[in-house]
Amino acid sequence: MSPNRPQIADVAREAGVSIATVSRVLSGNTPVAPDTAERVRSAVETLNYVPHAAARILASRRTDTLGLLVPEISGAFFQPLLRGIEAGASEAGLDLLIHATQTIPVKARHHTLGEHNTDGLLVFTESLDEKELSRLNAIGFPLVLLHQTPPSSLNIPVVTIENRAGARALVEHLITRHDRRRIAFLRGPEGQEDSTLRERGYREALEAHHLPFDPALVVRGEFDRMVAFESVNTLLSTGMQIDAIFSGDDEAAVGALQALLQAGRRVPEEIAVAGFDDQVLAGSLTPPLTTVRAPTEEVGRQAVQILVRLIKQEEVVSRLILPTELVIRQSCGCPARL
Amino acid sequence: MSPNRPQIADVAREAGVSIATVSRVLSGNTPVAPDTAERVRSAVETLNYVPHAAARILASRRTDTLGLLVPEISGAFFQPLLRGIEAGASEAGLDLLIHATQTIPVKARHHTLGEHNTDGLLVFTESLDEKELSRLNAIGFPLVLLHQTPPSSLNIPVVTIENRAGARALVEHLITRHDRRRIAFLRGPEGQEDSTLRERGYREALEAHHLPFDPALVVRGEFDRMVAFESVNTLLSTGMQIDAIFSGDDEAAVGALQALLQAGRRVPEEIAVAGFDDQVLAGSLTPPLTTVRAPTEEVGRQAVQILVRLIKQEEVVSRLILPTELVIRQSCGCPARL
DNA sequence: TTGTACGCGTTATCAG
DNA sequence: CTGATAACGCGTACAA
Repeated sequence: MSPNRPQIADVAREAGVSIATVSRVLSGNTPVAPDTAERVRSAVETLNYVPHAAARILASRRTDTLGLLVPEISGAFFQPLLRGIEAGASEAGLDLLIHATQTIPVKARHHTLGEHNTDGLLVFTESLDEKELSRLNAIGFPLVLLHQTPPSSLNIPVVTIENRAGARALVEHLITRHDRRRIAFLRGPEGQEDSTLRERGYREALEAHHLPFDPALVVRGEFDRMVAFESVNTLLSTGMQIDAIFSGDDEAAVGALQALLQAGRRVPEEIAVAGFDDQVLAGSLTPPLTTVRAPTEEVGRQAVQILVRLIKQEEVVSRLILPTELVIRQSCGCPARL
Repeated sequence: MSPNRPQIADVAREAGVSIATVSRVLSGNTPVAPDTAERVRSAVETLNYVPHAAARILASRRTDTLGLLVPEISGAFFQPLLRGIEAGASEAGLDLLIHATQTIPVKARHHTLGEHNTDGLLVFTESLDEKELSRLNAIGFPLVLLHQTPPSSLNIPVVTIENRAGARALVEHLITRHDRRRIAFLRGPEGQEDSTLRERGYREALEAHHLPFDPALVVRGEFDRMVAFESVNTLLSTGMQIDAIFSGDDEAAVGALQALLQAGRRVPEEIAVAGFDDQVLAGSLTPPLTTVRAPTEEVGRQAVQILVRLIKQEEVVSRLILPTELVIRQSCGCPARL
């Protein structure tokens, strides 16, 4: 780094004390005489001394840093998640090291973040393979999973949301309030837990109202605008009869709306549309999107709290499922409120 | 951390070599006999050895990590910026430490990220005070500013966008194509450089077409939906005569659109609206938003490249201004394209 | 090509 | 309350 940064020894000399004393006033966990402390502080000030983090970590065996592994940081879904995590970490006085795994092959993700540079890790769905997960778990490294239930062999806490019930309530709304019977489902990524559970909720709703499940109505959404746009286009062009679309997430719902708009189908009169997540944009769409509110920011905040407890070796719940809530707007056919 | 993590010595013993050799095959900068290297690698594998980052940094005096200081990470504007920076860092084989400064008082931001834990820093507008900036600059620490020209006393490279010309082109479009003459401006945060330059572009456009500048037409937008919503509401309720709104950014434009919708004013017939940035949501608004495209992702990518060169002690440009581009949609009054 | 030994800048322990 | 000194885990001259 830079040539002659001041070190703790320089501060000690300047203040006329030992390095141990300097260390003490800086960390504050050991009492130091007030005037001595003041001398040290002013020496720090005049020398512009900044403790070297690596040396500190090496000696103290703590990093005071949390790690976050997410597929991407720029998606709209991740905004509130990041905000919650940021806030939680900040409140706990911890730094946050973020790694977006999307561009990196799963194999290479192993050691960018781990026991060597963080005190604990927050892992979002699909961001780490099972092998590394179990390695970290085996050495007792604090781990919290987000939106992903761990393999049954591993006892790692999860924080996620109530996907199934939320999806079911939404689809039942479409059925009972708006009398929709041919409801297409834009499913998310294959094997993704949120997606799977939302599909389950969708099927439960159908069953509960004695509607047949038609596999042809389940198409790819991938939580992605473009994919959803294409899928809905195909659906429409094949003449498939539908009167509603339940999109696995709001992002895909945007694509669905665009496809319907382009095809000249009226929403919600002809085809109702609903999403999941209640991203910021949901209320600004045309028509405003009926969806399920996922408390994503809260997920982040809670996950950090659990991770912090884990780091302190305190007891934690092994599974936290935050409630979701139906958000009625106009894309389902409900009237606008004043 | 965990009790008995394997250390380099364990690997050395397991492979029957010295720790120096292990270090060499791991870093790869010094030739090692192929079979020896293989033995080491398999020892690493069986022991699940992961080098301790702090020890490595302390010994090598490099962190291989870039730092990013931004006011917030969850705003829509920052999505492409983060993506560009992530990508750039990843390509350069560097880790990325991100700090959102918004919640932290300016005074306390000093040493969360700096010469002690990164090799260089990317600093977004208003994220660091001048004192810390000059301290870092003084010790020769690599720094790149984003969307913010450095104090003239400091020679720190900047990467930003062509705000003035972009704003001017947009406002001229409103004037010449749509014959608007009472154009309100929703300005961004006081003293923020982007905001200042966009206002300058706005005023230049007015002057160029001999339109009077009316201070009453310049109101607070703060790059924020709610603030813009309130400002436009006030503007409308005071009976101020306007036929267009140029919003300092897309975010504020959303608020403006909502206020206009609620007031029953037709966009663009009665009042045209335009924004700046071309965020992802711009095309999904009603009507689709005419705006200026800011190459935000590219800003991130370029900034990382400059920072990397700086770290390598290579020559760099001191000022990189990326071009902006008018994006015509329908909120200005232009017809939709097929 | 490989091994030895020292240094990196702190914190923690143990005397005083 | 304060000082000396041994870790902390790895990189890297230097020597072999």
